[in-house]
Amino acid sequence: MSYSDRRLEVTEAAWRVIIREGLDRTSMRAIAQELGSSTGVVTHYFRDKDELMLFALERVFENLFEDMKTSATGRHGIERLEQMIFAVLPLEASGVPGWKVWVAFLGYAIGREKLVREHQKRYEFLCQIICQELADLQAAKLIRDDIDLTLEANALIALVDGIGTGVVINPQQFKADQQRYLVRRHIKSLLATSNSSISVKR
Amino acid sequence: MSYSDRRLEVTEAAWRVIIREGLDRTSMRAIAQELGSSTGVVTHYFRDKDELMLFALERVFENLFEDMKTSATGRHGIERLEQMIFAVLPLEASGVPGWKVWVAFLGYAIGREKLVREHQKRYEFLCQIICQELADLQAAKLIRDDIDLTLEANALIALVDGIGTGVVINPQQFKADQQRYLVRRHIKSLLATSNSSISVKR
DNA sequence: TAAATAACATAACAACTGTTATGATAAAAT
DNA sequence: ATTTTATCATAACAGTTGTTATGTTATTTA
Repeated sequence: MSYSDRRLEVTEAAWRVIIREGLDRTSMRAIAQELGSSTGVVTHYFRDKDELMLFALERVFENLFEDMKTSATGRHGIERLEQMIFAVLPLEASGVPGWKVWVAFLGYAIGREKLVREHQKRYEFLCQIICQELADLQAAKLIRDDIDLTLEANALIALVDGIGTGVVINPQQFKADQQRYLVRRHIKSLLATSNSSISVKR
Repeated sequence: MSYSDRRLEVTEAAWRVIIREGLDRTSMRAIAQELGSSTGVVTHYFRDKDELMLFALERVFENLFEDMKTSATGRHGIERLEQMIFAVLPLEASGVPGWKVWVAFLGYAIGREKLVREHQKRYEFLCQIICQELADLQAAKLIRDDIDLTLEANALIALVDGIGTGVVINPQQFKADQQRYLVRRHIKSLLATSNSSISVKR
């Protein structure tokens, strides 16, 4: 209860420091200062820095995943998949901080095999989620039946990842409707050929 | 000559440490040790660590860009654009190290506005290159004339970035022919309607 | 040949790092 | 009411960091 809450407060303080100072400059002392307390709090709720970092990464991912689930409920068909993807895109400025932490952790994983495996687990998990959605669409004959589900799920994730990275580096690179347009077009390229059409906005 | 060569040797040693130990653990001493010499060499060829890191990032980008230019020469039309993109993809294992350093620097930029601006410059430069290629294709009526060139260039870069990141995290995620297939399909979605396998509503 | 500079090595510097131990205080449990 | 536990503060630890100064030795240059 109160225990878990405090753990989350520490984690959120860590996020803020990561975004403001950089992941490698996010020291125990910096987190404690951001939290307005001493390092005793940090060391009390986390065995060591590794555990804190792993938990922080875990929370970022779960926040994104929760948003995906929420956007999926009650929807069906192509729109369901679309909304699930839209949920993780940095459509508004409020989505950028999460992406910043995500990109920071991706770079931080280079040279840290343990963290790479953590990322692998999460990408694999995401892939399975999208894969299942694609399989449902395939069963409903809404998308072509000759496509490689795993490949297409990974491709969709790659596009989202690229857009997220682009926005992190340059917030004005992709406007919200441009992000949606690109994802929609990508998904439409999977549609059954009879229905295949791309409406071009001008 | 010999001056510049030595600078590059230091930079390459830095790359190896970055890939093996992580960017934040790439200290002056670690680079010197990787080079088989003392820190005196490193401090002699670089004013400070910032200059070294900036130069290392610069070199990674220029290596990728050189490969792009090489793959473009002598080619024309859609194939030219395709080959330019293929050149920067991690199609073989030999392309992965460069991408690892790239991803490491992307994450390293979070919380470092100066580095973010460096990345912006490079993404903008890449965008202009692709933009020019798309404009040429448009002038030759090989792709539709109603597409937003900047958006499509950024989208192509985002896809490549996503694939590169995916391969860095999981080398088996995208096989070479899958990478090529995804890029080819993305480019085909820009083709003029008469040649396109996808019908376009206007 | 003499002087100047480039190319390194070594060492010391203060600042910062994660970790750990020790206390203090408040809440909970007995 | 007493003991235990949770919560936090403080401080010291050994190790690492970038930077800088001071050497030493080649290589150019004049």
